[in-house]
Amino acid sequence: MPDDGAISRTVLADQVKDRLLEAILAGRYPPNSRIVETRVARELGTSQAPVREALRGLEAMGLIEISPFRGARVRHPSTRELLEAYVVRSELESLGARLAVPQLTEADLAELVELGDVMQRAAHAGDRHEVALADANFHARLIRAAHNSTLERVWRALEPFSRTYLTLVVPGADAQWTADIHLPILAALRARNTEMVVRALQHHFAEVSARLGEEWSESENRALELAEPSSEPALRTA
Amino acid sequence: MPDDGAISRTVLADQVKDRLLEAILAGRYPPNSRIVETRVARELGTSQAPVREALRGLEAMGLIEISPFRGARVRHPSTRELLEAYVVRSELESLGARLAVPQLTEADLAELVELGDVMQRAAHAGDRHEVALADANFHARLIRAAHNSTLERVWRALEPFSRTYLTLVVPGADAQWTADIHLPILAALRARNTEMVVRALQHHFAEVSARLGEEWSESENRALELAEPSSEPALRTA
DNA sequence: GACCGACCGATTGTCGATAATCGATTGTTG
DNA sequence: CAACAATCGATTATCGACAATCGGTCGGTC
Repeated sequence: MPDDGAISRTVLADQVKDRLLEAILAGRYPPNSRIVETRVARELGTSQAPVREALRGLEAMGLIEISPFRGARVRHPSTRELLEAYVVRSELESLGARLAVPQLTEADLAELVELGDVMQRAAHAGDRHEVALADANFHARLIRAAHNSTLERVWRALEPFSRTYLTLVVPGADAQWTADIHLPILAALRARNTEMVVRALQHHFAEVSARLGEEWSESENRALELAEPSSEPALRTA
Repeated sequence: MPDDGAISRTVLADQVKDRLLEAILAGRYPPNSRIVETRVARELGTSQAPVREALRGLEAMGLIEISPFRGARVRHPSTRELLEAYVVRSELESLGARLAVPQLTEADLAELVELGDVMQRAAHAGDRHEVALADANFHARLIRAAHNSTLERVWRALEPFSRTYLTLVVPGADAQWTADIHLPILAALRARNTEMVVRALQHHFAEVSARLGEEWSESENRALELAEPSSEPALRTA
């Protein structure tokens, strides 16, 4: 399912979910801030129901936390929790690689290489957003090549969590650095050497985790005070 | 969280979810059957809204499949998909063991041993349901001992899926056999030997997968025709 | 007689309104 | 003045009604 987002986009709740996801990712809802169903509904011109449903979806991704009768808050995961998440992701993607590499088609490989190139071009252009996008697509593509729907489902539920906050917490992360740490993975993929791919992936995650660990002390201090989104709407009506 | 279900059970949607979960697990909604929101709502004397929400939760667990405007169906995972799920579970639990064993407290160990004993006693008594329950608790306890909230979240989302259909597909699985395959894991845990635990776990999952594979041909045939739940309600009103 | 398109019943998706619950504030009491 | 209880505004959870959409059926056309 290569992003079947184009077809059947008639479900309001999904659109709301995408909007909110994008808003959280863009930092319009800062960590720890509340998301009020009725307010979002007003801003988007819909009823409460789709917003509610969207929020449940975001909760399942771990992006927000919902307590009964008390509403939803954007989660502010500690660095520790992010590192924990990375351990799990690393394990899942290693498994993905072990399953995928032996049955990797030429088309799979070509797409992965292309995504690597996209990342490099975007890095040279300094487009950090594009790099992050290609990064996510690269890993998603690798997981999909494993042809294990359960793995895919679990991974999809986990990925936005780490991605979102990684870009939030490590904004200084150099685009070129991000692109470059994928080169060893690509080389191993080209060689169709399963164990080498796994090692490259684990090294990749170790690198990112290390970079994350460095920011620990600094990131724990800032970004804790901003709570309420300002009076101006965080979502545009279209 | 040893089942904090006692407190704050005032959310109707959660109660509905539990009911439906239990009903699916008990086979009252056979694989592939539809679950109609309005009908469930009538049967439970609630509105559509809580039922809707409950269904979304079940979808996240992979127990049902929801397509827009077409409603929810109980999933009928193929044996292949179950095996896929087991590969992922095996990997997650191995990771859990690697994280848990080095920091295992005496209390953790005692609880795990106790659950193993419960399983044995239930097996001797021939209480298959109790065995399945202790089985689930055992694995959950091990995962919790890893103290990785992300791992726990991901695992929780995955476990009902495999458990449910395992008991459906392999009803002939001997209770004693189920209990016994946990003994090597317990022995390794007692020895606090991480790698031994991991190997025992992987062996455990390999065993179960093998048993599952045997049933392949037979299980593919039966259990495909029953679709609609009969006219008598699958859920009681209290 | 086979294919195609317009209706139809059933069911989901969305809405607006109401009841239930929470957190904070205010007033009361010792 | 501190501790506590009643009250109030804000927000969520639930309800009942309605509109949108699906799958199938029926009739028409070639």
